[in-house]
Amino acid sequence: MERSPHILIVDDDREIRALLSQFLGRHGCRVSVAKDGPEMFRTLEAARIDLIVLDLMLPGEDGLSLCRKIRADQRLPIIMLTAMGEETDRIIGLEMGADDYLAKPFNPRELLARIKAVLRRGHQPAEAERPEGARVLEFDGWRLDLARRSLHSPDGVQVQLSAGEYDLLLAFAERPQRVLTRDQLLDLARGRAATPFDRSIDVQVSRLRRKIEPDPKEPTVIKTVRSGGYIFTPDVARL
Amino acid sequence: MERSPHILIVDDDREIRALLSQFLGRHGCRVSVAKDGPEMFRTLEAARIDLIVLDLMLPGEDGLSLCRKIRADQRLPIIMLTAMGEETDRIIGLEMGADDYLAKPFNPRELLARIKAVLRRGHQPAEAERPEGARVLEFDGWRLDLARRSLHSPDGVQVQLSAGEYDLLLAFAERPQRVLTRDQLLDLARGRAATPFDRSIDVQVSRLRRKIEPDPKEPTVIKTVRSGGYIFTPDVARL
DNA sequence: CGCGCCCTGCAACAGCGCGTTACAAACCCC
DNA sequence: GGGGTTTGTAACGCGCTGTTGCAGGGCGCG
Repeated sequence: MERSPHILIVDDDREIRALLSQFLGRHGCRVSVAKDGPEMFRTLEAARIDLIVLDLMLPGEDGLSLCRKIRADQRLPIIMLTAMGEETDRIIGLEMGADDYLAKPFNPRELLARIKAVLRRGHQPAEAERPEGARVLEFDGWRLDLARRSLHSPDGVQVQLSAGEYDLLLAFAERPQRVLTRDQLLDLARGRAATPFDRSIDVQVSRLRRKIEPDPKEPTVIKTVRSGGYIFTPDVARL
Repeated sequence: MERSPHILIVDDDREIRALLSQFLGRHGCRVSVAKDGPEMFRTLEAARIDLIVLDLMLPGEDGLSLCRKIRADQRLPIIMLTAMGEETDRIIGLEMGADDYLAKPFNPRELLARIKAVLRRGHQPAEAERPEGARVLEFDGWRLDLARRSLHSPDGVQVQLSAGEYDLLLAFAERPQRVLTRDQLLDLARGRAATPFDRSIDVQVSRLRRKIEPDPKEPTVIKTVRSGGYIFTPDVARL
């Protein structure tokens, strides 16, 4: 890690802010602090933050809500601070999209360790930031143009895809040869969780097959894995 | 059918093994235990483990070393248990490639929470993982294509396998010339434990034989081992 | 060698996961 | 706000899969 990481501490307790700021500063981090959501967003605007340490309990909007808001428009590592208690695991198990969490009271050294671990784990290039990743994905002669969100068949004609079909196909093509559950697909392509008897992915897969399978009755590109999900079988070249 | 995660606990303290095994079992996990490295590797061979909880301090080879060995040939989520101490962060900061760690003593609920979090995070194919690993298994002229989940007979025609038949055949082909119990097969192919009078493997073997045995009346590929299980006899080449 | 127990193979059946279609709700672009 | 398009939901039918029961056969034991 050459450039020293810039950490943003979000906590309403002035003492904690001071303590962590000092401790992390002494260990090679640049540190900013914020006492609530608005202040946090102002800092995010102004600085290039590498990681946020976010308290769960905050005046006004709570940490969980802020966490989702941040994630909505950028992929930024977040470590949550939670009050120790019975609900800890429930919170985690639920949905907080944080990269890690830590129960108070904690040892600052442990926080530092987790910060390093999360940073080392590294930004999985999350969609938006991929200035020169693949612009086109090719499979079985098909070409999926990420810039234009368009699809061309092996013989060169453009196939019209709806927004949802494109998103779903992209989710598949970026993860070829892996079984993807309906939950994962729903998350990847729609950004939402499943409702109790959610069949929307099934239907959307069916519609997509109609457009890209040689024989939709006998799918070879997107195969069904019973009680598992679906798998995108072709090799994908990133151009 | 929701596939329940299979957790392997590696710790030399019998009491911890018992405690965790019981606790995780009560919370919807299937659990295996091992007291040291050799035992761990034996279990990894025999079962389809989803996540390892690995103690740092072990007799013989220590956890860190084991962790690296595991990572050398497969991507498998690992949570390390460390003795609380000043070195915690140093260890983390250093190189242990674990997905998470937990300092002893800890609350089992927290371990469960972290297990769920790591599993949910899902094997994000950690960069280096993809290229390796066999793409095709060949035996007796048959070809099992792992990417496409398809099977081709010696004369080249594709044989339709149901999802369950494929999973079962894969479990066999990855462990040729070893007697596999019904319990093991159920774990490997279905990710579940046996019910009291479970005969589903027998039936599925029968269905599979119908498709791949030259003479299903006289099986040569998948042989029955009376009161033992089944054994997959051909040599398997990994291409 | 014959009897009986237990293990296994397999047909028949039932439950349910999934593909598909039809339709309604939501969205979108003037 | 209205037409067309897209997306989610409900419903139906098919085929996969676990269960059950029975028949056949191995193996121990007398």
